[in-house]
Amino acid sequence: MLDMAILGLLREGPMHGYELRQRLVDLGFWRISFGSVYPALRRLDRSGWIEVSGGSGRRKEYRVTAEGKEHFQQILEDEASEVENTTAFRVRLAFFRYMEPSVRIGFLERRKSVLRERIATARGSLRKTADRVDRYTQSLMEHGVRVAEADVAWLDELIASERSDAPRGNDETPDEK
Amino acid sequence: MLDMAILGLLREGPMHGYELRQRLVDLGFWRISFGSVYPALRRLDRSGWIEVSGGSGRRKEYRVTAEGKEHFQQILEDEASEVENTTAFRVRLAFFRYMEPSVRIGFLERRKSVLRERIATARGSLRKTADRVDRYTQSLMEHGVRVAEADVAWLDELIASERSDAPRGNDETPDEK
DNA sequence: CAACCGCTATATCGAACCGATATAACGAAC
DNA sequence: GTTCGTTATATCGGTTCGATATAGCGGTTG
Repeated sequence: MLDMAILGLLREGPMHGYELRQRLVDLGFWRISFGSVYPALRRLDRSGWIEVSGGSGRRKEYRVTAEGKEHFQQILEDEASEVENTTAFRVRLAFFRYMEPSVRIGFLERRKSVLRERIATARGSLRKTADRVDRYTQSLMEHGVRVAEADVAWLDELIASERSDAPRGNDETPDEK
Repeated sequence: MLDMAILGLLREGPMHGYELRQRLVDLGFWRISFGSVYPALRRLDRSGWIEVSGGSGRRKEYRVTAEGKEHFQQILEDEASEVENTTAFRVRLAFFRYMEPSVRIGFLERRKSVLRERIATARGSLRKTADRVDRYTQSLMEHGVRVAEADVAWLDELIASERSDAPRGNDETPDEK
């Protein structure tokens, strides 16, 4: 999750921890803390996925290695990985440009079906508990359903524009290695 | 956060851990795990805010104590507490019935101003990075702004209905201590 | 009826993450 | 020239997550 976000940002060029965290916050994913960033950088280094330059002291530069790029691609495109977690999905979407169109559509569709299920469940739970629950909780659940529906509509737009870009599966990437 | 949610649910009657977690999931706050629930119950017990009946083995019943109710009220109404965290705000809203109307409006207004700020920031960041950022990230940010605006509109509804219930500030609670 | 399956229920473990805090060097203002 | 805000790295305790273990209970099916 954090690992993916960091590796993805470092793919665009080397950065130091503070800057990395700032970019993470700016993208509006979640309000990540230094207590997560620095341990994450250390463990990415231990795993050999990033390299550090500019020894102990101030301003260390982190740069992704070849193995790091490979690992990033793996965790990014892993179909089994969570599409249920909103944050995880959004991070993935921010790195969609590194996926092939067909893989992109797969993620969008899976996310859509998760949201559909969630809407159905929420609707059912609303009908069941309509009288037992106070108006605030009810309003909260109704609003939740509306937002989820807006999410689905947005996903539909993304899927549509994805399909219109590459009508026939993946003939967008003819010269793959 | 979890503590507040648990105490709030236990206010409605004694429950065991599994049921508690199920209610938490049903309310759609977040997909809470047992690895959070049971440690939370133990620490609430250690603090004297809940009581356990039905010794070691299966099916323990938890019940909130008098001090627990008092503590719940304190953390629920604490104005300094986070209105920035979406989950925390939603949990609080689910227990709005335990707040006085004026306190409720305060929370709604603070939440609204947080969202307004966030919208302004996101808009600024959209303008600044419109060309540097790919279309997925851009769509993500735009969608985020739309959702936040829908949230603000929803908060406005809640505030309006709150004020129409108690038109003149806080003359609903004339016999305050 | 016993063997099996799925659900209820409690519990723990390691890893990840958060929020607060410490530290320090830098640049700008006053 | 000292005070202040920003950049920057780092750690600490506590909370939460996800996975997993364990076991009793109720139903069903061969």
